[in-house]
Amino acid sequence: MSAEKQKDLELYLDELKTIVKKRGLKYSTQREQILKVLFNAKNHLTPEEIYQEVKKENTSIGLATVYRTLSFLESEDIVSSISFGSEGKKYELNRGEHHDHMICIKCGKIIEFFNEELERLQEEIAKKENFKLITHQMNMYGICEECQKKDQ
Amino acid sequence: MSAEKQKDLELYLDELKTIVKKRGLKYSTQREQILKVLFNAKNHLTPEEIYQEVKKENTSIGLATVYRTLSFLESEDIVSSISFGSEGKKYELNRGEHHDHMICIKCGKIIEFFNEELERLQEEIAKKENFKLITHQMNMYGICEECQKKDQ
DNA sequence: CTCCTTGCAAACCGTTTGCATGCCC
DNA sequence: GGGCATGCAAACGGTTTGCAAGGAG
Repeated sequence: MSAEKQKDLELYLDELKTIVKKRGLKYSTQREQILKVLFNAKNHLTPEEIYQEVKKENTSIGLATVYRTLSFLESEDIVSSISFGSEGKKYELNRGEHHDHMICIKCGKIIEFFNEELERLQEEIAKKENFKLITHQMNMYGICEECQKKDQ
Repeated sequence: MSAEKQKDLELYLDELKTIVKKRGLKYSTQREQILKVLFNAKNHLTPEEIYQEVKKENTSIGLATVYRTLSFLESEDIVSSISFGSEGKKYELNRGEHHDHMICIKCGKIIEFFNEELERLQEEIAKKENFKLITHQMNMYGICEECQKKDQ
């Protein structure tokens, strides 16, 4: 792990410590481990996947703890979730800028993207309806480049 | 019910008959009743709500039938579903143009909107990633005009 | 020492499935 | 009459909850 990445992780852990203290709650190994897993994740993870990952170094963790921690982290805006139809939710660590997702319906791959104009357009649409926009979720479903090639 | 509305419903029922025939399936009272409920709905309905509604004139319908019918109608592109976080899915009849949704997190109201530029922008974003766009779902969460007034 | 957090198991809830029966064509 | 559709109940999968035990402050 690079020194740079290490430092980022520290920042997240510090943020967690601060928030936990501010809320009069406690800093636990489990919360730290779950946050670490999310930090190291290359893609979006389901609660079950996070559970399995944490289990590698803490065999006694319970699935319920993962769910409880994810709800907490999401309410504190440390992580975000995207939900796919009935296939449940996936979580990711909030790193800076908001972004949206393209989801490949063949292989399940998730491509993240950020588009300035899209953000602006939403504000504009909301304003038209006097709707106070808080957050949004834009999911584009289709077939990714690789899967298109495979099909041919 | 106005004559005009009546005529529209007939068109939907005819469409259902045609599709059902084309697939070698059967036209049943239940399918017709579920489609009618969706046609008459003022807002998006959950499977449970549809079930309760149909039950008013057909007490023996089963929830499973509603689910099976909704899957079928959705696969045939007669209805669409939107999914909200963990709160499940809601269904609506496809009437012409595609549209997106603003969802009030206070009262649950759903405001539909269609924005030409948004559609175009998506195509553009997908093209950049060589992603073959099939469908999308854009949900904007916030507070509707009425709920904003209430809060003051 | 206190209260929050945890692990476990049971409960929950929306959705799906197997099966015998019913109904459309 | 044959095969799809239905109703019912059971199964399912993800998520939540009650509770007693454990751990942080």
